[in-house]
Amino acid sequence: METRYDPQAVEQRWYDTWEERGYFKPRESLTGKTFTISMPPPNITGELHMGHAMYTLQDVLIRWHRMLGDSALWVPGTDHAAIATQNVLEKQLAKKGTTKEKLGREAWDRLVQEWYATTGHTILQQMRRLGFSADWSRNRFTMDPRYVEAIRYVFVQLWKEGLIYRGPRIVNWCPRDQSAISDLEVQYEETDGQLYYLDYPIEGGGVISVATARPETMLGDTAVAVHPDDWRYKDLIGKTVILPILHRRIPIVADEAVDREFGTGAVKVTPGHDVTDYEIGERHHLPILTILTLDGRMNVPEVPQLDGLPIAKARPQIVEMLRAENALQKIEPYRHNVGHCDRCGAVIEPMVSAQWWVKMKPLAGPAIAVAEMDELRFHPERWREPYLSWMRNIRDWNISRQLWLGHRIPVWTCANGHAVAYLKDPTECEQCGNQQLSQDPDVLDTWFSSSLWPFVTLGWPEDTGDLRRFYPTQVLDTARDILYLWVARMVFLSLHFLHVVPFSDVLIHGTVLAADGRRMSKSLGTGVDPLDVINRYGADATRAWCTYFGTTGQDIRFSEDKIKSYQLFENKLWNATRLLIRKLPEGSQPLPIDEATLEPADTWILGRLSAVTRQVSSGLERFEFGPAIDALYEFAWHEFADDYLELIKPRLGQNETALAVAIHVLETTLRLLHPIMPFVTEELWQRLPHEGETIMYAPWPLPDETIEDERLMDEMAHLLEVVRAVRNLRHSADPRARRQPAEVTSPRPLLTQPVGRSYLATLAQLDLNGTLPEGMPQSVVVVGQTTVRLGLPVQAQNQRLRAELQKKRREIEVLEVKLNNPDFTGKAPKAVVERERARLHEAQQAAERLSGLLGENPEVR
RNA sequence: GGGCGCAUAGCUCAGUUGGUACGAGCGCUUCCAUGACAAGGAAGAGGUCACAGGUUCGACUCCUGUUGCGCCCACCA
Repeated sequence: METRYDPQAVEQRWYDTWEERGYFKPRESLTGKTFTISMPPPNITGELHMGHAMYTLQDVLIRWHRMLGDSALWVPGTDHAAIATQNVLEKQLAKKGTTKEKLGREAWDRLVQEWYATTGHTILQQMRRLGFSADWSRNRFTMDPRYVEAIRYVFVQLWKEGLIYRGPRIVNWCPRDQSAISDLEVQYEETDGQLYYLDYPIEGGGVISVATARPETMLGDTAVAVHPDDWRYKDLIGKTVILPILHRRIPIVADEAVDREFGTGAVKVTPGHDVTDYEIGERHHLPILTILTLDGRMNVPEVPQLDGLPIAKARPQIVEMLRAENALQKIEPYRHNVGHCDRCGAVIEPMVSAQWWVKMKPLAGPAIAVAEMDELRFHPERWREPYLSWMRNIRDWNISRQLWLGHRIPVWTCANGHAVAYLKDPTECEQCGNQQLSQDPDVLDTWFSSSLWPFVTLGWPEDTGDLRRFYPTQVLDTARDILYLWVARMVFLSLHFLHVVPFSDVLIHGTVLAADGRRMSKSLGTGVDPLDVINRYGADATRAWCTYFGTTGQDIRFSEDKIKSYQLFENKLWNATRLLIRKLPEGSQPLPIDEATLEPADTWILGRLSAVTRQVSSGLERFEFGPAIDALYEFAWHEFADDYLELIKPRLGQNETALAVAIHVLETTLRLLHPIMPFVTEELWQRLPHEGETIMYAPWPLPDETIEDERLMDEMAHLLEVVRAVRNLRHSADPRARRQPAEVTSPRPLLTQPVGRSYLATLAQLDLNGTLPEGMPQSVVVVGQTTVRLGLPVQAQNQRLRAELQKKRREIEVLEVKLNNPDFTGKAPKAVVERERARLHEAQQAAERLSGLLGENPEVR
């Protein structure tokens, strides 16, 4: 074996073996339980980013449950991501100087199919590099024929139940994509703009001033609104205003939505292009005028010089026209929120348009109830409230998009105007038999299809074996940005169609940020490719990093140092293994441990192993992965390698017990670590004596409380503390005098028994059996009740002792004040008071011994 | 306008029910080519836990407020 572990030489080989042998498929359950996770399907818009590496958390859970003996299934797949993919493809076309319109529908569809075939594959390969143990044989795509059938089924059912309707409403319109998008897909950004104060003349004299950030929309005004209780405008309510430029007569209405404090307290009402105004318009039955085209140009034939201009060009012209009519009072700088399309960045225009909607109120009720009753839990728990409040304030869901990519809405209308949703493409109208049918041109919101993911991937609506066996799933892990967009919708659709929650625990992992704290994004150049990271540090180290930070609930700055430290950890495990296996003949069977021959150090490490086992299990159970890997790192590196292996080195040649214990502890540690770092653990496990053909199916370790001896732990801790103090002392002494005899005076058993003395000798490299020569200068160190003398001349010996004594005295003082306070002794728990008393006692003893030593050593003074 | 999160060692971050700040990684100081590992070992230095009040015998931890970052929701044009 080399002295260094090389992940690149190991990882791919093991992954291929696992996959060939079918280890990722669920096996028979040993516990009677199944454990299922539905992988959030990555968009096939390209390649994975560090956010996808966080799916490691899912693999940790899956691998852990597989070892527990559950029938564990991780269902992978990809999402066609209608709008996102369309954007990517359109950009590619633009680079070639063409557009989808020039290409035509058929060529476009071919292009889409090619894209699916190639990128889907890339993503799956990347996930393999991460070591994901998903069952690839069950891989699904949201465009699979059976998936399409399921979507149709859901649509038709909802249609039949009257939960789907079509109608004109104001929607967020993306002029670039020329499609409606949902509220959740609008990104607001603070933008510096201007606030224009316009004077609208009132019929019969006077003017009313209104403020607007979008003066061009005044052409679509159909009213002016004021607050009903606003004394300034009370007399104007019901009067008529003459709209400048067009000279249209529009009413002044009173509406509570108006904010008296803002601007002039009077607002122009443009129901066709503003959400609030649309609602005011509904309340006052105002006409809706559409003055923009779908691609964001002015649509005002009555003003020829403006008609057809893009908004940005029309605005200054309108301002000029208003100024000419003396209708422009002033312009102020104004900072406000402007909505942008999540996917393409274009400025969103509210538009009235006919769209398909799902009635949400009936669906939301059960989705609220399950969270309230804790059938649906969130980790961290604080995500429960945002989920609930979103569900409680939910609005109808716009499920139609005007895109070229996606699932077509399965509604056909006949020549007689009968619109019906069909499961299968119809040849004649269900209602009148008419054969002139045309399908609705719109496609479905991507989230409509992906919200069926956990159950459709298992075969629903067919009653499949997989569905019965693996549904509902247990855990859903995702980033917080799709909590409403996706998670919430899976919940209500599963409850509606399958009457169960799709998963019982929602794990929200942190978002990976760039090292400087900015968002990772390709356009900012802050993105990090997980494959790069894997190529440099290996998949295990990358996974360990994800695991450590993933479940803290905080966002995570990308930090290579920490990833690198896990690679060093692998190296530590590698070398510990190397040390042990060279003491063994090739192909050894696991060595039995003869309990009768255990020495204190052996019992200690076995006890610590048991405690760590418990810690790791409980961390995984509570979705607190960070503490779990931390405990393993600390234990394996420091307690096992630094302390235990060093302790037993003198015994390794002669004594089988030490070797057997060491191998057992290492092998168990590898099993505990396997869900997080699958490759290095498999590689080392295979080299150690083991039972079974893969660590993936090795049993999950259980703690053994009977071997955990608290007094022994305490003794060892003290022993190690003494050793540290001795080394410290030696460190400050003359290096040439390293090996010197020593005397230890201690009431602690491990230090007074020969066996304890030998450990100390090993660790501190001191000859404890030697006696100090008469009159030799001595160094003295006091640790609790133990005193160690070394035959080392140490400068400023008494100065050091005096400093220590000072420290002890301060401690004693603080403790005495505390213990003399009757409030403390009376009110604090007994155990706490006792502990403080013990501390005081120990400090007093140490102080006494220190002052004694100062008295007896005049020659070093 | 509401809500949430974060401010702890030079840097990046842990810290589970209030009881000596147990800290980790990187960095820093000193020593060590000793037969697992120099991608290592050993010993160290480094903290008024953002600030101000309050509750408590005791607060990094609970409450109130302040400041600075970040995020979410919302129809102030």
